[in-house]
Amino acid sequence: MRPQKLTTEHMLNTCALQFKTHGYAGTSMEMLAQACGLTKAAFYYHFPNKHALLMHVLEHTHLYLNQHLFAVVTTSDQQPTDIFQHMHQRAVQFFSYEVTGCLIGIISVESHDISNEVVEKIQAIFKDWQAAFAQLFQYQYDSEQAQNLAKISIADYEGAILMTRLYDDAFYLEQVEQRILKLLKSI
Amino acid sequence: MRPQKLTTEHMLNTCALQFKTHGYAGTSMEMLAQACGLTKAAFYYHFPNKHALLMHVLEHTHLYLNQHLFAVVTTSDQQPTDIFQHMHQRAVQFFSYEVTGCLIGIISVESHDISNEVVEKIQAIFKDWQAAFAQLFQYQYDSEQAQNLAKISIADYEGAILMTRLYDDAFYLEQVEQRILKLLKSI
Amino acid sequence: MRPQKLTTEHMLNTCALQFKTHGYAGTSMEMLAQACGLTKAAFYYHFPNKHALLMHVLEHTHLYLNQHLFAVVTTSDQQPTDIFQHMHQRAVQFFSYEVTGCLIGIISVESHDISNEVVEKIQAIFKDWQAAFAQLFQYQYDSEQAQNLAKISIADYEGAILMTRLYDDAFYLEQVEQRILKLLKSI
Amino acid sequence: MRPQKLTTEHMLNTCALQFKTHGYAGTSMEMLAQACGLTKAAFYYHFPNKHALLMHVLEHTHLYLNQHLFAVVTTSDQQPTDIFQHMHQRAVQFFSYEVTGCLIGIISVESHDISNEVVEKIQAIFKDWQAAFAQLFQYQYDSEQAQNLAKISIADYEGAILMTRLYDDAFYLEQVEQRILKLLKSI
DNA sequence: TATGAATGAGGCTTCATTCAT
DNA sequence: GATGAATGAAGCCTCATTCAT
Repeated sequence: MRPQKLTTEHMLNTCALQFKTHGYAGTSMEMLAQACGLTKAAFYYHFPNKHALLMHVLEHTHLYLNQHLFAVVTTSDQQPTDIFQHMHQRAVQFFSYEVTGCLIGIISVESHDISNEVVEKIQAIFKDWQAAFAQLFQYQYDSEQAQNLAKISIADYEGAILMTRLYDDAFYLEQVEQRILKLLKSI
Repeated sequence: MRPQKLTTEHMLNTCALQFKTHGYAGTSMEMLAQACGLTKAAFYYHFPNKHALLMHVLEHTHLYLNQHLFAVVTTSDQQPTDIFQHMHQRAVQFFSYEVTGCLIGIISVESHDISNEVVEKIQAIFKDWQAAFAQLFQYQYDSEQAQNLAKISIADYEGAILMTRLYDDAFYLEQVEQRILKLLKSI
Repeated sequence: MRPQKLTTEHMLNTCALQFKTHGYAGTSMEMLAQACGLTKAAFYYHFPNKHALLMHVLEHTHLYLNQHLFAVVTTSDQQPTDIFQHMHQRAVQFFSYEVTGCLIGIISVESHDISNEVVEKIQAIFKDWQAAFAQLFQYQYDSEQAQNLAKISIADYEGAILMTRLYDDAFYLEQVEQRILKLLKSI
Repeated sequence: MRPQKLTTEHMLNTCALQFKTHGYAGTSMEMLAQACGLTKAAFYYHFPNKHALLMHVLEHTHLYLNQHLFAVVTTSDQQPTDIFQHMHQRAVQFFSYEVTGCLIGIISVESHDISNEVVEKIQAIFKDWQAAFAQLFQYQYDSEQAQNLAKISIADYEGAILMTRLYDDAFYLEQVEQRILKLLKSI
């Protein structure tokens, strides 16, 4: 049923927010269940365990990012700078939803304590983000340079939201935007 | 009483490593005590509770950074670029001790869930780091610009170690070094 | 309605196997439902609760044993030894179905923790088995002796399958067969 | 400390009784803790988990049986029949402590669902019991016959206590005693 | 200083059962 | 007949903390 699909998606979004807010160890199944408006036992009807839930959340977030953030790069025929600004705006939206922070970056910090599966999923998500950026940079730079700039850009974003979360200061993400824009305009 | 001092310092270093490795929620008092070679009860003789311990660890780390990392800027009469390279090398050391990561950045992620005291301590540490950087940049930039570049630099470092922790790739920190060097050399 | 009857019988056999394999406490309604190819909720349509299900399973097994194992004694005009060997073969079949063990013996162990009703049902089944054996022994022994030998024989069987379940060694049941045969031949 | 040793032994005895009474799946950590007069958490201070506790209980019981039941065979210079009667009396004591049943036999039923470690421990205990019986039978029978009679005797005991538990009838164990005595006296 | 032992609360998970559809 | 979904209780285990010794 359609309403069911929506409900599961809603639960995954709700759980993503909890994990983004409190981290993996800091989020209890009780918190997740309550955030979804369910009892703990009802929640377990939908997800077999905390680890599997996290994997679902990451998978769901990966899909979302692929479709709404990374895909901006391919589904548009605008200028690289325009495409980027669109992407940046989407990224900021993603980072700002309810609580400031990047779910992927936050889970990455704990990933080695969770499982290799989580480490690999996080890496896969960042790789896709990197590929999107690399494509943008390839207009102006050779392939290797584009990959490197993409890696740097993602690190920059992660550093920026980490600081934004701490200081609630828009400066950091604005700077990242300016810096990347400059790279895309140069030459 | 000197060996006692050393022992407490050693304990704080050991605990810092545990927190850096597993985060605050992911580190139990049992793990901390065992890492220090103590029973839980003996451990509680030294620290009244987990929160106070974290504050001690942060205070101790703050002191260490002030003395060994940030002070490089004032206790040297070298060129800004040389000073920075010295500082960078110290930073990399700090990030690389036993496990890749920045204790301050990692705790910052959880800080809002712990206490305002922790948030403020983390902010204070970053402020001192920022001040150190600002001083470096003040050779070439006006005060506001220097502050901004300092803020950016710290965010860059945090983003870089986050990615380094995930990929174990020296590239990220090297890029941060190059970027800052470039800023210090420009004009 | 005949296929329904068959289906219920099939479910009871399936549940009997689960109980024989994992015991009462060790078998969940989920396991039982799944083994029957039903959802838990559908399963509850057929049986009101776990205890009632066990009673049905025991009743069903009782009927089966009365008809297929104990009745051998009355529906045959062969020699006692031939009758017994037939019965023994049926018993071994019963004990060997899918998993080695005697459902009655296994449930008997937990019966005091379940309910008096179960204790009594188990006793009733054993009594019928005992009666069958007693009838065999009555060819050669007086009534009291026959009852006693019957009691012993059943205990022997239970001890033998317990060991067979642990060691998967045919020796134990073979010895029980030989011992009883000897009793039936003696004089 | 000596009182500590006694306390641990007392706990193991208490837990053995719980397991003998309710089986493994049927005994909760709460029940075990309460039987020992401890809270659940305090109980976990002494044993890391339910499985390890069971292994301790089995090890402790194994030791006890080796010393108090099986050793009767070697530490005595009496007639085989006298030795056996001493052993039988000890066995009955073991089976009768507080609740009728054989811990080893009861756990054996669930052992395949617990772990291979438990299966092997149960087998090891039975093997030692078998060895003790074999030694008794070796006075009158060749080695292979002695081993076989030992295997049968143990199965007989297990069958007998299973029935005793169900009917609370001394008959079964008395019969086992008589049968083995007869074997030891024959020729 | 140190430790063995304890505790109440909470965390993850499963259970038997129910109920609306 | 069957199912998806829910629930309160319970089961296993860990946590931060305390205290007598």
